Amino acid sequence: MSANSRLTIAAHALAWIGLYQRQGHEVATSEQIATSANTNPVVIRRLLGELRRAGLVQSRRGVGAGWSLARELESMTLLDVYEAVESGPLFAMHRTTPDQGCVVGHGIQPAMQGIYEGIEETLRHELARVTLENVLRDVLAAPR
Amino acid sequence: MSANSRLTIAAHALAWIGLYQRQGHEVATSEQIATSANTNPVVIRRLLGELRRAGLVQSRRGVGAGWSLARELESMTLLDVYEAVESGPLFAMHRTTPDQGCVVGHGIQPAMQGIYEGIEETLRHELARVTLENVLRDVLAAPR
DNA sequence: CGCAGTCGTAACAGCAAAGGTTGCAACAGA
DNA sequence: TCTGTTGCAACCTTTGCTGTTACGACTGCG
Repeated sequence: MSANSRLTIAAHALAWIGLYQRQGHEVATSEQIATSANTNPVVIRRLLGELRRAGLVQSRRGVGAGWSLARELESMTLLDVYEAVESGPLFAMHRTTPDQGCVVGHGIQPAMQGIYEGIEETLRHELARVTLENVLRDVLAAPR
Repeated sequence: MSANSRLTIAAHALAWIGLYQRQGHEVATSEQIATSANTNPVVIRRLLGELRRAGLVQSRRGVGAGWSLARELESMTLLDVYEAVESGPLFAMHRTTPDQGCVVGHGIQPAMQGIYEGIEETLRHELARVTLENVLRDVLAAPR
């Protein structure tokens, strides 16, 4: 499906900021998060920018700048993160319009549309069941 | 997410073959299906080849060649089709290993792995609820 | 006021996957 | 033998993700 890692990295960043704040720090830098996720700070800033637009994090500029949570981890779900960083449907329709003169070509898109909507609704429901607090707890529960 | 249309096109092809056979024809050609789906016959042959490997369709070669269903549409689900034409997980992990010296970097992958597995199981369950017979019925039910 | 550290963002390259296209060998029925 | 179709390789284009560099904007501090 050519899956991407945006949801994973975003969850990683949020868990990292949340834990860091619980350790008494005010803000986390994209540099620190990028080191933990083993990627480039710009990648982190881009993703966190999308999370900020969704109201999940805040950023400060200038010296001592960085990122902080805009809400508690308990109140954020993977659905919030998913909707912030992923766009578009899970399954795509035909790239070109099917033959409308054919019974199947005519009816296939509404049929699949209805089916896909139900499936995506279920997916959203599942994502909404997991909070970032759950994620952080699972992270800390990993055997070392 | 950069969704693709493979599941849609595969369902289209199966519905087309199923309907065509009910109209009394033995086999359908990739040319006919491609016309209905408004794409290239090779694209259809590639997809149907994967469905054949999964035991959903058969092909005949030579003159009068073409494709036919290997089972009834009632016995095929979207999960069968999905597993035949899609590979890999819905959500990807980090492209590079996160910093194992960091608590979050160390625990994030097992944590997300567990969460993603549950979600994908739910997705498979949803896909398994829809048969290709359901799809064809929905297709034929579309207002013209 | 200027310095320093960090964000914000544009620009570009590399890579992978999907989809489209062409070409041709293999096959099998007439 | 001829013909229509599959099987499949090869190649191209497009798209999206990821990584990287570069640099302006911002702001606390000395």
